[in-house]
Amino acid sequence: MMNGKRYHHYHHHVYDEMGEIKKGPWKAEEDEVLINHVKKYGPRDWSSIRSKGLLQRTGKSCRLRWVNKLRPNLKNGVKFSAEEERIVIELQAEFGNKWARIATYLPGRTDNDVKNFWSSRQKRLARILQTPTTSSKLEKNRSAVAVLHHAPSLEAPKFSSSTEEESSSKSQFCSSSHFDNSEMIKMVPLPDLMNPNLLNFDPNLLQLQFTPSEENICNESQPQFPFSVLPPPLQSVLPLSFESQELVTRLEDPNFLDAFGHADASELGSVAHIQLVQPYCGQEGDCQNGGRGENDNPMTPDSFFDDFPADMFDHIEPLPSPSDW
DNA sequence: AAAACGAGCAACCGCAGAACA
DNA sequence: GTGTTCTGCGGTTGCTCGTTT
Repeated sequence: MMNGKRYHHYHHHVYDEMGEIKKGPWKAEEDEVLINHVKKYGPRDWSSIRSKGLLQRTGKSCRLRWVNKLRPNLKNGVKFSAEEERIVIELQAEFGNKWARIATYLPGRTDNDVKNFWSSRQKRLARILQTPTTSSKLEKNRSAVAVLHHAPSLEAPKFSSSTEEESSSKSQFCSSSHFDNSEMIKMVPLPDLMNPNLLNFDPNLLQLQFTPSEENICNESQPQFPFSVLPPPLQSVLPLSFESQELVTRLEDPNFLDAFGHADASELGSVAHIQLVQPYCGQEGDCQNGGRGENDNPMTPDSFFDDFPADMFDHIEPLPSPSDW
């Protein structure tokens, strides 16, 4: 959709009140000057560009232009791949909004790219969850509903070191203590996502009780999620992506409902009694935030959306009718 | 056909910490 | 030790254009 030339004329060039500092979109000539400066002196001394009279741009502006658009090997105009998306989602969960840090894991991507990607994703997800049921676009999807496909191959990121990066996502899903077979789990009427109307299955299914089997517990090679939150028929027909699985994991978190504090209880359907499994407690003292360890993302409405999978509604196909189950 | 909406993106701003004088 | 400048980061703004109504 976007092509790199789209913004060349989108607002007038602006000067500050002294008439000296130029703002706004860059011209090719300015880029050229900037590139020449970097060739000579390297990517530094940005302020000297202006002091030498080469450009009427602040050092900040010059640096930003270089870092975000002129640096070699940037993936300008290239959409985030599924793998890149997965990495961002995983690292955001681990690091929080440390875009520059996250970008270091994504060759050719800048912190601005990551930030914009995340921002777009947030808006999309917020809309998905907050759109009233009468809204047209989502409603079409809801009535059509819904098999969530696997995202393309979601392997562990190829981090240069296999230290902290490896641990987090795995620990979110894989814990022998996460599912205690002795613990009976009741189905929870989950707002929106798990709304029976949304998934177009018999609401009674939501009231089924069952005990998760060992087969659903994570193995070492592939993160899985607690299928217990899905009605058994859906467990067999809904192969969720990594991200979707993560969401559903979150839906089990007792704090989850707090994130919907404004929601009318009546929206929760007829099953009033809610019994949720405990959040993951991987190691002692690590039960505060679902095993994420240290990060600056306590569970809040926002952080809930943070973890909503980008592809949740991207690949929707008609669900087989319940009689096909 | 036109208006409204939303996605995607570039570039700005303020702030904080590092480096320098 | 202090003040100033530079650099980098995260948040935000506002623009264009495609899509939907």
